[in-house]
Amino acid sequence: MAEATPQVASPVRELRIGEVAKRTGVTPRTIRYYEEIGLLPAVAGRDPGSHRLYGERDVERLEELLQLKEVLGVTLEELREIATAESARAALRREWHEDEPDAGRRREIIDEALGHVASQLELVRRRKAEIEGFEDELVARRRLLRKRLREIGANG
Amino acid sequence: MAEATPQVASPVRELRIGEVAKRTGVTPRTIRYYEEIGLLPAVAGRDPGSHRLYGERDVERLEELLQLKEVLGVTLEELREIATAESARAALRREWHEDEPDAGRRREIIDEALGHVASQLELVRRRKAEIEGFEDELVARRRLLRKRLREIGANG
DNA sequence: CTCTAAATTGACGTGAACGTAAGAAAGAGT
DNA sequence: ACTCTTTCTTACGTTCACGTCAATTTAGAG
Repeated sequence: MAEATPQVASPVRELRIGEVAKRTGVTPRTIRYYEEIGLLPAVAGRDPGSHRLYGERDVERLEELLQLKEVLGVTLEELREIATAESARAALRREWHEDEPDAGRRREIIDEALGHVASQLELVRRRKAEIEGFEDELVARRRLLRKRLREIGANG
Repeated sequence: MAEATPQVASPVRELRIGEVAKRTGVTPRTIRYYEEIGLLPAVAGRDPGSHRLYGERDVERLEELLQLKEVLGVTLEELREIATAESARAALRREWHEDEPDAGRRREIIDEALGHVASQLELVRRRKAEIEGFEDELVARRRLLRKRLREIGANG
């Protein structure tokens, strides 16, 4: 029961851009570019010229985005729209639950994460359905070809 | 049993590039570009300057390629490699079956198409597996989040 | 305080996949 | 033979998603 570090929700920003880049398998340039186009939020409270500092949360978020990009094959613009939509939904729900005393602070965070996962699952499953559609087409085509082959084999 | 048009395997080339473009949902430029990079074979026996003429087979082939591109999210270079590999396999099998009398002419064609379908199915299913991997990750993550939520709900 | 590795901004470069403009030529219809 | 639409070739332009200098600055180690 010794869990009393005086951090309520400290971001623990300790990673620099090179370290984040290594962990996610991209280059620093890519991270700056993503920030530039608004896909990643600009590191808050940072004087121009000083180093960007990130936390584990930021790394996880970037990994999510990279995986969505690869799996869905979407452009960075579409990815930005997805991210924006997620934020908007999160904000709305936060407002909705505003009146709670505070007992559910962690609850809100988990709830938000659940929302992210849900919307991502929807996208992934939509993509999967598309692929399965094409797969079915191919299987049907194969069936037709095999039928023709049997017919030829019968009278040829 | 009146099936005696004097065409053994006539290509029936009758469509011009604009028509092919409309049917496949791309622009003429795209079709020429695909030919330029060797993704589509150059229309055979055509004097420079004269119009390109295509048949239904060509349209179907282009549709296949476009669908593969979209579903797999591959580059045109990779797509070209896939097409090349298919042709190579087809050529090999043709050589292998060379000694047949000729009774299996249509058989060979169907056989070749079956080969194409098989290799495409493999690619599509590989991609599907990747997506399902990510889907599983998301589902696992959701399960974990829900567990945490229940734990909080119990003592909070 | 110095040294140095890593980061910052700014700018230009790059490859993929086409778009677009221009002038000439082809080919279907009359 | 003539018109009118469509295509042809050539060539330069464009967008996306970063890569690559270059000239500073920053910030952690000694």
